[in-house]
Amino acid sequence: MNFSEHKNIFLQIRDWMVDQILTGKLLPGDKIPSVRELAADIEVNRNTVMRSYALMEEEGILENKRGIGFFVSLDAKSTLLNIQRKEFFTETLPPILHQIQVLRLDSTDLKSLLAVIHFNDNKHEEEQ
Amino acid sequence: MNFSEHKNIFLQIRDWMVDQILTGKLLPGDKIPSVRELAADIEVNRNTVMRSYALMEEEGILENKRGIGFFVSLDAKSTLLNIQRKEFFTETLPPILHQIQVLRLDSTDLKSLLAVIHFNDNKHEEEQ
DNA sequence: GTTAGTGTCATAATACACTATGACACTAAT
DNA sequence: ATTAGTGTCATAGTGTATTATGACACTAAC
Repeated sequence: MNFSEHKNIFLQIRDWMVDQILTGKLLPGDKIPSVRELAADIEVNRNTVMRSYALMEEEGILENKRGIGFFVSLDAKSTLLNIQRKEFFTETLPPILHQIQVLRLDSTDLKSLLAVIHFNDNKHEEEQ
Repeated sequence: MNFSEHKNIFLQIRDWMVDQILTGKLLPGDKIPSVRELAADIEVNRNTVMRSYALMEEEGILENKRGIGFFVSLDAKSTLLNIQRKEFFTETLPPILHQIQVLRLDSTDLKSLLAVIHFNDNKHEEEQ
């Protein structure tokens, strides 16, 4: 894992795990790496991983079976969609809008962004 | 100023100052608040403001006259446009694209975003 | 029951951002 | 020259994320 200097490690671990769940690489009910195992893998302290897992348990996206390990909770995906969407609209998007305005970025600059949005539009049409 | 928990204060001070310059609230050549004055205003230590000013001086957006104070450098705006645009495309945008993809956000969800982009499109047309 | 694998808790050490404060050099105004 | 306002540097203290380690309770497998 590549850690950014500017964000706490235990939060970056959560972000990474959340992404694994939302992209379907981790499925509801799956056992996730043990605290010690993940800590060794990404070369971080046990306590740091523990803090991350405890946070996700509090958020209801992980469940803990004593003596066995942590598992992705059954409703993790819908719970996460709610949490992440809310955070996106209240925390992430506003400063981005402001940046785009200040930097005067137009359709040409942001064609990759527009492409992703319209790709999602089509996906939703297909699902109907 | 409202400080976020998750980002260093001296960086947030820079962000705020950068925004003042890019939005034209601070003009090239303007004297900015003294280290002590700003520190008192936003209730932060002198050294923290100093660190922020020193960073911006290094970036070439502030200039220092000994015994007098800090001033917005004459080419601050174009320098900043380069720095901030580059950072936006390399650091900010990629994770946003990924989030939009994962959260399946479409044109309806992001109509405010599209509005800002198209507003900039029109601005550019008018300038020709 | 022994062993190996889980999570959990407690303690101490390190690193760094931020604070608090004092002292000094420079500049402008009187 | 004195004063007040600048930036600058040094020192020490605080809070917190992270590390390093050890010890303990629980579970599964043998």
